[in-house]
Amino acid sequence: MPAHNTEIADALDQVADLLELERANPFRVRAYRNAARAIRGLGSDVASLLLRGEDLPAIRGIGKDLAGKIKELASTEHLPLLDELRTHVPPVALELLRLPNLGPKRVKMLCDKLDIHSVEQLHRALLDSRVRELPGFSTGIEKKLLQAIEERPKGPARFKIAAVEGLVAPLLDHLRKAPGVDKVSVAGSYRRCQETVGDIDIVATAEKGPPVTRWFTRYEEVARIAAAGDTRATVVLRSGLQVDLRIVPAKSYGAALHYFTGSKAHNIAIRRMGQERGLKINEYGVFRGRRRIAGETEAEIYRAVDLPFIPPELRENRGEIEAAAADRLPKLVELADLRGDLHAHSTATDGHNSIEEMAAAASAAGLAYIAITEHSRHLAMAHGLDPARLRRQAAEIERFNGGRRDITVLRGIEVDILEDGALDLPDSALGELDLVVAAVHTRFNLSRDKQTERILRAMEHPHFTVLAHPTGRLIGEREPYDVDMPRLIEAARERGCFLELNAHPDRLDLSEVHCRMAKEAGVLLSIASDAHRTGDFAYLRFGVGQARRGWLAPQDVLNARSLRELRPLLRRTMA
DNA sequence: GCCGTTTTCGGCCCGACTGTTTTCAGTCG
Repeated sequence: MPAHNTEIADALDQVADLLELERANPFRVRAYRNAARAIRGLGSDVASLLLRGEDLPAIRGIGKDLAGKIKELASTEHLPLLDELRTHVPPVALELLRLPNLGPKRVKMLCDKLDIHSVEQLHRALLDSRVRELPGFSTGIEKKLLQAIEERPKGPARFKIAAVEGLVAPLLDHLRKAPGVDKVSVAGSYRRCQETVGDIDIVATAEKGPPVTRWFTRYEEVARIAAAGDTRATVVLRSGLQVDLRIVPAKSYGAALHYFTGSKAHNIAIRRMGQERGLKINEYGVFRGRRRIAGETEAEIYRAVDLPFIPPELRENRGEIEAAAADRLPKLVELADLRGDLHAHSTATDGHNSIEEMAAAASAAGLAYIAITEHSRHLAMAHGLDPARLRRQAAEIERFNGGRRDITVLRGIEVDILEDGALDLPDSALGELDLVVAAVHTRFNLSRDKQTERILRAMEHPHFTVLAHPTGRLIGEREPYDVDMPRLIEAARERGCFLELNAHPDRLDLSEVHCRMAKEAGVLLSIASDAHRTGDFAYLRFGVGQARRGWLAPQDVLNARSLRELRPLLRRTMA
């Protein structure tokens, strides 16, 4: 069994953790972390490349040694170095590293001096006051660790972007009223439109920091103050969301926003470029010697290292800096580029609004067309349509289109892909539609090979148009089913069909890595809301955020096309 | 472990907060 990119990346990250525990050269540790991140974000599957006899692409930061280890992992799923390192510390060490205030040094101390082998043992040692006696520990750390362990199961580790929106807006309102505050902006992974965020980073400008951090820590939703200084503070809200605030003077706003937006890997690369030009870049600005030469806007920071502005969604050090230097950054898709939505439901199945209401809401959202794509009969719990009901709905849609000019409703279906790869409705019914969106809703646990074959067989169907939510994942609730996405993308390219980027904030399926993979293969993506009620068209903005992280430009998006341009694409040309 | 117009050694991004180590190590982002 070959290992795939995420497994290779996980193994490299574990090597980094274990090396850190051994106090290895920190730059060696960083090399493993960089490699893990690079492999995780790679647009092609390493194991498949090797199977085809191709070599690893040249990646900055991956030299001869790491390339060898990656290939070994890809082909054998094993790495002798990792097995060796694992014998040096108890397995719990990796778990302890994830607790706040526990870094490699303190974890090593706990394992060596107190013989800790589980989080429960650590908890007991803390309660027995055995931990505070160790060098590097104190009653303060003891208290924080106890709190971290006791609160650990509560609240999700990462928050979905839609949930965070509702928490952030009132906090920003509060901060804008702080004494002496001018600008307030959210930075961090939220600004980069990551699908989930671990915490929220906020940058504010003010001449005097202390009154602002005081104002911030007194926000009524604050459950706990983790740290509070003159220019930065960290709190945990009652919801469990951690918020970091950084206050800088106005002239440092761009530098601070850039620094706090990250990603860390992107920042390191930019600062390194600064170094090469004799500049020092920090959150206060760009400096030549002691003289500040830039810092008020982000564009100035990039200009200082001879780059155009790089959109936050691309800042992962996955090639965006090289692309910017070569003036080859994509012009990223925007919400306003979307002309329609190819996945929506109505009351005929599990939706909450009529076709008329859905169409009116879509029109109000600026769309020129939507497809009504109900579930098919196999999904009985959603009252899926059989051929007769589908035909009646098609007639209803015809009548609707006859009476409206602002929006066109396309006749579609979200047909189940059955376990053997057949579609849940007969050709005669599917052939009368404008498009066929197909999806897996059952048997998520098939083996990778079987799941892949199942979907490939469905794609061969002459009426198959779009593969909906291609991995079936529900963020934080259900893992993606095991499927060979590079093969599906290749098959979609060959067969002239499309993949969906489901914009529902619980799904965001495809991932940004697979979006980019599809783009590079020339496969168009349908950014679709999967709306079940009129308000759900607002989800499209989350899909656009994900699409931007996947480097998609308007021309890479199926529904960024006008209805006229779209129609011929929906007709499959089968050999 | 990577890298090189400073190329096979000697660097590798940079700063804030905490605790208590009154000058800095550990952790975090």
